[in-house]
Amino acid sequence: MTQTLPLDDVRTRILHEATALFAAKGCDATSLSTIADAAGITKPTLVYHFKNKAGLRRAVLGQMLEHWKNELPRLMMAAASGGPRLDNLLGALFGFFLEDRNRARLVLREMLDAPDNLRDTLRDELQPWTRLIAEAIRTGQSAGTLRPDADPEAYTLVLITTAIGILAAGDRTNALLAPEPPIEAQLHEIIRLARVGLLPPRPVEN
Amino acid sequence: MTQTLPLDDVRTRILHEATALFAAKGCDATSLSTIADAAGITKPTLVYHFKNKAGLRRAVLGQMLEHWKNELPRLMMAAASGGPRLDNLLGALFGFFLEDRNRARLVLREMLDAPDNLRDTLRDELQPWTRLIAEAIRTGQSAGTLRPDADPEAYTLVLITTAIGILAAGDRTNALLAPEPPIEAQLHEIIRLARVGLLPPRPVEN
DNA sequence: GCAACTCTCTACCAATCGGTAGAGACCCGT
DNA sequence: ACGGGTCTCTACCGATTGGTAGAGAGTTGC
Repeated sequence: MTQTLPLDDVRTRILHEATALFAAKGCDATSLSTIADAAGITKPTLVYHFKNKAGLRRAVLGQMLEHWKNELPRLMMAAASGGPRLDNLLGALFGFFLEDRNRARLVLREMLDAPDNLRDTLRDELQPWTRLIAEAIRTGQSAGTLRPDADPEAYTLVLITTAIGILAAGDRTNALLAPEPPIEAQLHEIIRLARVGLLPPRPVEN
Repeated sequence: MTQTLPLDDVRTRILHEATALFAAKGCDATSLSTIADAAGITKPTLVYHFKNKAGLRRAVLGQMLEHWKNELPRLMMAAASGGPRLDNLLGALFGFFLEDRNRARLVLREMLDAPDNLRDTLRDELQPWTRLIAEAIRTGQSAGTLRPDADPEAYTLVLITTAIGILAAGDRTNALLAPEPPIEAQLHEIIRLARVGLLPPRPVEN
């Protein structure tokens, strides 16, 4: 449906440029002709492929949604628990948004610009899988292998929000400190907080 | 300079409405006439007070900058250390952005829309004070009262970013989980992570 | 009474926006 | 060779944008 062979060249080029521009300046502040120019085509060609601006926006976001609709089931089905499972999930989260940090900025913008639409999408498409994370935490807590004072739902959500926030803006706020902590140090710190906040206090050494 | 007596009524009303609208829809997506309507005046009157859209934007952000330029020195001069000091700082951070969550959204938007301008502002106006936080952490680590595995700069920045992110969008992403964790639970979890990530593992009970 | 200043308005402007009309170019099966 | 589909273009549209011109109302100092 979304991918047929002969026309995809232009389509994906548009999608790529639109993603970058939407992330950088916002959807409302980016004109269709700017996107068309960046993709090396004209505005009517862009409209031909995506009907209108809302359609283009939907397609840009749909791209990302599609990824997680495939990735989350894969991750949650994989057999693992405790520390390794936490590492897997955080690795997938960081990996995806680190691969192209515009993705994080795009999600953040959607949180601000279209909260209702985002809420519905997240609940309908992703929640069946993300809630399994909180469920797994609760199981670990009952088994005594995870800290009992963590709030499974809040913990999960805070970590996701933090990861996206840092990857979207971590190099735009670090001028608050000196020496400026690089993104890598910030990600390392998130992982550290995630571990000490969930895993039992025993192996606290390293 | 920013406040004289007779003309402030209209000015502050404009500023108030602009803050809300910029936070909700973004600066680029908000027209001057929309703001003027909300403030009960006409567009030329708005332009008379703020010269142009960029001037209005600067004023809206300047408002917030002014607060922290006053608050941070006060907080950092106050005598406290360890847990209580951490509570003071987090309390001030949450308090300010919780009082009007549009403030958090505005800062987040500025991170995305005008990264360079934000970087310069943060470095020149706020960094002299925020770096004291990292410095205090480092002192506590040397004294053995704070966890040695925390990266002071990264820790500080991650917490600030997280707080702003959660307060800006915490009720727009929580549909990812069920039952949806309310903002309060998310803030509680941030505080918990902040404590276990910085304070020594000894009093881990509660 | 009058000039100067502050503040707000109506009326208007060029530029840009998202989107459309419609024609030409290419490729196809027949 | 030809009709139909796919794709791209030039030319254009009405609506909205940020911003200006300039006049009028109210207040102040003299």
